[in-house]
Amino acid sequence: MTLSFPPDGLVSELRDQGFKITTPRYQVIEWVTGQQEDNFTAEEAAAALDSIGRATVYRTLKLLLDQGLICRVILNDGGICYRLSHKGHHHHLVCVSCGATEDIHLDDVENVIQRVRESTEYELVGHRLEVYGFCPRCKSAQTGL
Amino acid sequence: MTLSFPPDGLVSELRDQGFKITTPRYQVIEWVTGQQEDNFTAEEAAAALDSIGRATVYRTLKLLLDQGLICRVILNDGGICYRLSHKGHHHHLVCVSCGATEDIHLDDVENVIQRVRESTEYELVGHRLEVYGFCPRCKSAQTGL
DNA sequence: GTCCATGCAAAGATTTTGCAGGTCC
DNA sequence: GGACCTGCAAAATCTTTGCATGGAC
Repeated sequence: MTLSFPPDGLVSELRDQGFKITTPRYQVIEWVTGQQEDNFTAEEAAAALDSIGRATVYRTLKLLLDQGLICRVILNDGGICYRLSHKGHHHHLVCVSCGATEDIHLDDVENVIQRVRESTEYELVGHRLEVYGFCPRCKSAQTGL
Repeated sequence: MTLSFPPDGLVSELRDQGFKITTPRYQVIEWVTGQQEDNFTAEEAAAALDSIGRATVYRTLKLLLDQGLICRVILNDGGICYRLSHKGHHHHLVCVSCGATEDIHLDDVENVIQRVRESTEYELVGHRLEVYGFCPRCKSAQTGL
């Protein structure tokens, strides 16, 4: 019921950047923002939005990714899926069993990165931290409790 | 000249686990251990080892990955490649321009993870941290210096 | 000798592209 | 009205699989 993250935000972001808000694009955004706490694959989005051309779904996802409006999640097995990018830098806590994902905010990672910065010749531009584990539900299922 | 990481290590690891050391398998291992500091894609391995069936190369890489003898590197653009897994847990410093990768050892990441462990219901089993930046060479090329 | 591994080729899965036509601003 | 976007279908990647044959132990 609560649409705490309405499409409008993404729509205006895109419009501000000079992208046209077409009907297919709007539908993708609407669907994506409806995923709130779930991550999804490009395939799932394409399947759910079957009135829209596959290519358009892929193109729109790439656009949203480039604009930082969605982010990639790397699963433990290397699988790739997407997720609404709630504002601000954050990391992911991913269930190795069901793929459920939560955002986590870890300020002290910055300190770690800062230490890397001081000890390398690289000019750092970003980082990605994914933490893997069993979510409460899968943990229970696993132990049989 | 210096083969600081000879195939032998990987070979005996596999043998100890009861896997047969066949000629094709040995050739893949030999090539992989020759990559020392470079990462490579499955495609590159298959291309370099064209006397071996594609499927075998893929199967062997998966085997090495499952055994922890090589590890995956996630590039900034989401691309996936592999790399010799030097012993012990480590992270990667990846050039966003050329893909060059260095291992980095960050003990204090454990503290961050420990803090996550204390504040979540998840049962943590692992994590992945990739740090992105421009390597010295690409940094120079970029500024035109 | 037995079981596992290989090779091939085909199938599968996923993503990109060319281009004619349509739509937003 | 012009530039950008879409849809389709084909192509391009990348990876897996079935099955008969061959090789390691």
